[in-house]
Amino acid sequence: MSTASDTPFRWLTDDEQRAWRAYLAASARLGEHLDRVLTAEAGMPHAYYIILAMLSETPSGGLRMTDLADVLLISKSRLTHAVNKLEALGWVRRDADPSDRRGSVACLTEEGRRVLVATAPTHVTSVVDAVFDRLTPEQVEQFYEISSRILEALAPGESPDSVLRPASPGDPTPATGA
Amino acid sequence: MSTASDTPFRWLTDDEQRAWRAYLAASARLGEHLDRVLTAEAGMPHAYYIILAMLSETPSGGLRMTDLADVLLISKSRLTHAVNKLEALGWVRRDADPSDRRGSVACLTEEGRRVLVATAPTHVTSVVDAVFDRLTPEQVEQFYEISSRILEALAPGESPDSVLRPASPGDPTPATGA
DNA sequence: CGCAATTACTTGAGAGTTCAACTATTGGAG
DNA sequence: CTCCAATAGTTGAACTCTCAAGTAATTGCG
Repeated sequence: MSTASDTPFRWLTDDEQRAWRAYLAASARLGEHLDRVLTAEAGMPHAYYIILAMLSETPSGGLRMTDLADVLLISKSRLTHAVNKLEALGWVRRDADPSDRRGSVACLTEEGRRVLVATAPTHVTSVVDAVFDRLTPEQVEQFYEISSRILEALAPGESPDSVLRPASPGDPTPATGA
Repeated sequence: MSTASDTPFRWLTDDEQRAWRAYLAASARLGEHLDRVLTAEAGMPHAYYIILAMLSETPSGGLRMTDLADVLLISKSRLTHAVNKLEALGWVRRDADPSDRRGSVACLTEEGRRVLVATAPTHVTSVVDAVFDRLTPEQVEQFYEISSRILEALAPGESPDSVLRPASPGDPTPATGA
């Protein structure tokens, strides 16, 4: 087992500390940037955009609340609040689940899909500009590897490739682009 | 100049998309993890820990609000709210700036320093466990490089090495370790 | 079948962040 | 020396997220 620290305590090396501070600054600012771009463009934060994006990648355009929360790796409570807001905006609808009266299915509305499609290019461009146009192909690969290692630590059992992917293997609509 | 997209619009490649989703999941979960560890350990979120850490690395243990906000790359408003809370906890004190009656100097209290010192090992261990014990030295280097590229895009003019470093070149107290 | 344990989801309070004012002070142009 | 623009910092409302607790339907054990 190597989940927790079997190894004795240590501080960060200078190189690690340099990387850590750069990461903290970069990830915080990247998150703010995405939120600002999307709030200006569509009046919603990045977290909500991802919800719409996940729903759009589903064959039916809908997903049980619990399944959606699992794909997004967020709490059900958080998802409830978010879907409340998206429902009020008219971008998501809650359908009853015929097979389980407890459950409800969050569905992308036509309006929601329109907003997503209209917003995606701006959003993707901001990601490309801030991130991918600045990285070499090798760095993109390392970006994935490093993120996957961290994810292994914090979401053990979650394959890095299935996370944020509703219909795990084989994408239905790659149209979202991010 | 290559700040914005001179290049025509494009979606993400499959590799980029894979990296992006892994990053989104990893950074979100890492942030939650750090907040949970620190909230359990010291009753404060990670953002507040960093404030204490920055103050502790200053020769005097204090910094003007504006300078502190600049080092942390956060808004003055956010800092005001945070320092209000930290002051209420007794971990930070606001001193008057003798040279400018508008300004105030946020200072680490003795109690604040104690909390920081007591909390640091747990916090650093959580970072080591979740991140650095899982990366090769080359990946640590790439982690820094990638973060720096992103930071260049979003905080142009900010050297990746001066960010989150109060007394820019030559650290006074490396005791915080992260 | 009957009821306890589990699962699905919601609720509401508390905390942190953002954004757009707003106050107080300083500095520089004329 | 007088003002006015810029700077330092604060305020409060709106929003999102977390956490603990609650409701409702389902499962499965005896």
